[in-house]
Amino acid sequence: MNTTTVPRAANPTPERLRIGQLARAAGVSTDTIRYYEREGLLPAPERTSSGYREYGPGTADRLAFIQGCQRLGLRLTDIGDLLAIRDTGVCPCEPAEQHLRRRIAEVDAELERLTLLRAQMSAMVQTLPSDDCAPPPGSSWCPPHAEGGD
Amino acid sequence: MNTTTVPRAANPTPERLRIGQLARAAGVSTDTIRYYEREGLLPAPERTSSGYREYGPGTADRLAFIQGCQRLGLRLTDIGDLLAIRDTGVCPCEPAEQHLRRRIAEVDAELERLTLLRAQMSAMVQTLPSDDCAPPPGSSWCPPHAEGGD
DNA sequence: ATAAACCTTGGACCTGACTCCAAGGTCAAG
DNA sequence: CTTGACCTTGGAGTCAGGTCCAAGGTTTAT
Repeated sequence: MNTTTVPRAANPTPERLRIGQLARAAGVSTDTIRYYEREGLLPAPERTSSGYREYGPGTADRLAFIQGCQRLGLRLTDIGDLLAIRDTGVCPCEPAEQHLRRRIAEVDAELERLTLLRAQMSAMVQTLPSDDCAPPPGSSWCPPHAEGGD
Repeated sequence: MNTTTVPRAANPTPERLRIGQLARAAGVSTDTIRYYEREGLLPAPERTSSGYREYGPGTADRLAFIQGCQRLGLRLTDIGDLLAIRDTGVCPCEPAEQHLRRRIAEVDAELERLTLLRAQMSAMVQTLPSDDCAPPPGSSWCPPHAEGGD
């Protein structure tokens, strides 16, 4: 049974998706897709005569790209930059590399911070369960002192 | 009415701070202090006859405690729990330890995630600056594939 | 006396990335 | 024809942790 009515054309390009199908394919919500469109991360797709969005097969790829960048910790605005570059066909390496290097530096800083934090917390959790824990009134028991510099 | 002014002379408890002084002492904004009060992290302080907030010396300590907890990555609601416990004089070690252990687990997870991420980004940034960078149309160049499981 | 600095309140606004909703239009099936 | 799934829009709400503001009252210094 060939499908009776694909609205307009038969199917020269069978992979025209509606928003819900795209959403399922990409693992995001339709709201998210419309949100990305509003934010400029997805171009406004073609519409059927009744106004439904129709996406080409490349869109799932684009969404996967967005999700990949998100996994790298990039914000949507940065991802938008990258997408714009990708769209214009300009060599994306330079800007991408800059984004990436900046982000690596951020990750390094965060790693350092968290490592220190973990050490402090470990120390705290070891000093905590003394049998008599008398909270000295008016003084902080737990938090680390920021005296030495932070 | 004693000599028309300056209540700060002849004070039994000299360390009654107004909100601005407390803010400066603690390194936060007056808005933040009022916000903490609204959120229940700081008790409503006494007021002067004209309505100004007057804080005792322990309040700076309390703010330092909050900041310490924040540095540990606790959210204000959790900090509020801890403060409530501290205020009631109940031994805070058990709940604090739970908070802390939970948070340590989170930090560990985040460390692992970031470490992996950093490796991926490093790899990416090394493969990027090939002299010919031709972005294959319709395919993602940069982001890591999520195929195998994530 | 007057200016500067401080305080009060309530409420609006900010970032980031969505999520939810209502009211209504469209489409394929039974 | 009716049901139900799907789609449209605009707008509001969410979470966290605040920040900013205006209009007005209070203190302190000169």
